[in-house]
Amino acid sequence: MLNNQIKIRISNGPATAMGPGKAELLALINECGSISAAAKQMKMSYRRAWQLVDEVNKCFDQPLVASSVGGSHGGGAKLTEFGIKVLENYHALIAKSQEASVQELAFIRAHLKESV
Amino acid sequence: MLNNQIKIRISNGPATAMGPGKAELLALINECGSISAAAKQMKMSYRRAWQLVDEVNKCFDQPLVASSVGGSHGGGAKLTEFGIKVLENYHALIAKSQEASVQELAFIRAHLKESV
DNA sequence: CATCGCTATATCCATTGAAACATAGCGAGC
DNA sequence: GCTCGCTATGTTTCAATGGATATAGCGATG
Repeated sequence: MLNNQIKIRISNGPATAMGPGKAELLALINECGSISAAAKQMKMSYRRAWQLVDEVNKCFDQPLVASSVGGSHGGGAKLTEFGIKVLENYHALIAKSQEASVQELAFIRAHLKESV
Repeated sequence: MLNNQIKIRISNGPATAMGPGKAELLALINECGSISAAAKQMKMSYRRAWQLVDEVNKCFDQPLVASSVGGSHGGGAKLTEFGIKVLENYHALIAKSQEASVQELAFIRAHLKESV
């Protein structure tokens, strides 16, 4: 059992406001202090990471990621208070959802192939 | 508020065992009695619909869709008992998840743009 | 005031995914 | 035994996506 988790995404029209990938990226940005370092860890191009951040920032009524340019270390990025809160909410949402549907999940998982 | 629902998918390795699209397709197959009619309703090519069915059938230890070929009406497809059960489980899973996380969901939704 | 590393963005190209199209085959019923 | 509509696939085309690459600009710090 490695990759059959339940994946929840919250879409906003055609875009995805929050999903597994964006959540991971945001968490890493918070850890690393920069988009580029986070991207590197996810083996993702900086371009793509930046696009995701941009998209997520545009999905909400306020930015989740605050980035600064220039400075001794070239700049960086971190989550805003709001970003942290959204991320926490998302994690909680997943946890609660999984908790609430253990039965259904168990039934389905029990019948999956390759779910060794 | 038209398209910002929470979307849950259950992945099985690289493939998706069950998700919004597949669930809708399965439901339609059950209604229509054929893959092609269901595909038409979803404005999806028959080929794609068939591929999804094939994938979903392969994800589980038993088929969700039973198809028959030939006959006066050319054949058809319907859900197996198992398929019905999986679908019901999936729907229940979503319902329970949404129920369990109303708070988190409300917070996030409240801050989405275009969430008119 | 030069450096350094990161943001921000544009351009080009490879890969992928899906759509479109094409066909073979099946069998209940007329 | 012919027809008809659906399953089951192969092939070819095309568009969208993402990766690679290039470059400009920024500003704290030494």
